[in-house]
Amino acid sequence: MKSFYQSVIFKDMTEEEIETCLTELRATEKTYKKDEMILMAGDTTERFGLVLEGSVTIESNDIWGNRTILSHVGNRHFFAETYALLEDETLLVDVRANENCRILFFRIGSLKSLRSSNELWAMKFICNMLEISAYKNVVLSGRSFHISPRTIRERILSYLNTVSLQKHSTEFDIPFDRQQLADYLNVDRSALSNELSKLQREGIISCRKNHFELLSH
Amino acid sequence: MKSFYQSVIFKDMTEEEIETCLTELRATEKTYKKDEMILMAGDTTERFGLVLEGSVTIESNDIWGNRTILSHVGNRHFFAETYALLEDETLLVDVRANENCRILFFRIGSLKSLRSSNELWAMKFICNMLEISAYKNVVLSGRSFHISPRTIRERILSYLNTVSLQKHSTEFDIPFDRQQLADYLNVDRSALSNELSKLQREGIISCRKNHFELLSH
DNA sequence: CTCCTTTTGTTGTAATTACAACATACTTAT
DNA sequence: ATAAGTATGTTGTAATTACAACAAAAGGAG
Repeated sequence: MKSFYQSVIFKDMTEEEIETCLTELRATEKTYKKDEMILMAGDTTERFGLVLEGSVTIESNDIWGNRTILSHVGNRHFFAETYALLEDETLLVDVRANENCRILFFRIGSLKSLRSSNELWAMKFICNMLEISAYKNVVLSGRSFHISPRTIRERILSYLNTVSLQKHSTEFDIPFDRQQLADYLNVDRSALSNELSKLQREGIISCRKNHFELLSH
Repeated sequence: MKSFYQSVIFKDMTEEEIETCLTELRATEKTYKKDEMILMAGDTTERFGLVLEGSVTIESNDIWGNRTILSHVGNRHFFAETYALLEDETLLVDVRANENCRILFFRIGSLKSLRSSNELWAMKFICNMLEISAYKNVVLSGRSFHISPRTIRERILSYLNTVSLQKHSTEFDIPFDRQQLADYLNVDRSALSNELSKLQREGIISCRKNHFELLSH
């Protein structure tokens, strides 16, 4: 049993089911040298990649030459699965080899072929994809919601309110230090600290390090 | 055949398959009076709703009393499907009846039950959910990417660059007027107009109403 | 064409933020 | 316990933005 069988994308699938899956989706391995382009913005793709060795970066390069690194994808993690599911969606990012790497590609090519299959491996695989996609959705919409307000104060309160809902308590720890919270909310760290101080002085919250309490008074 | 059979969630399913689906997911109808709460932030849910009549609003209410209306869900559209798929995820928003309405609820209660089914209706239904979820993902990550930069200029350029990729051209129309673009990028309309003027004066772009051209040098 | 409405562009000002530089508190290793 | 390193808080300034008020342009109805 190969190590990538443990990827969440194969969760609760037997070895046999995984192997059927690999065959049916015509999984093929490919190697890339450091800095080589794997997928290019502007293209579409019917394949998604699972990293077997090394790592890749997801980056955005605009026509004026600005580069932004959006994320890293390491061992047993995958990329471009959303675009493979939606064959016609244009990739908006480049995928590039961050070091020499080995990638396993799966052809999904929209769901047309799979949707008429009534085999168990297919059902499990799609369910796994759906769970991954749904979870990504929660993360993305959460962040989108928290960086929508225009002031630092509103972003903080929006974020703290949702954590409070998740923890079912007005007192809780957050999983970020100041710098990480600032990055998450897309604001300057010192401005964040400053606003947290103000919120405390005004009696709206109370916090110490990553422990927070909401005071609705 | 009832009109809600045409919802995208039942795409390419026969009437018979849809009816099996309704039975298996124990679909039940419920009516709500205007302003009545349908789902509450902080709860979890194993059901998602399809609007049969009237409309609902998705809103956020924090403990300090601030209300934000996030979206409207009208006829044949649905809500909370992501939370129903991920049973344990806490709802971060309230769902409230915007007017008297009729809702059809489907019990998904995570994918556990469905993942071991090998019937065609289930496969089609899950594929539809996956497609919807994947598409939502593209929309959300696009927006998240465009509002991440801190200056209006960078947001504009980020947005225009992706549209250019999608249209495979440096000249294109955008589907927004100024106010809508400002809302999408989370900036003030007049500040947006102003920045567009500057970008034109500097020869970086050229635009007239919703027609844009990117000038790479 | 003319009046009216809507959209878009412009400008000045107040508010907010980023940024830099520094002070303080907290950790960790020795 | 001390020293070095890291995280957090504070402050002042320059840059950016929101906001309001208005001007100009575009579109529609009669």
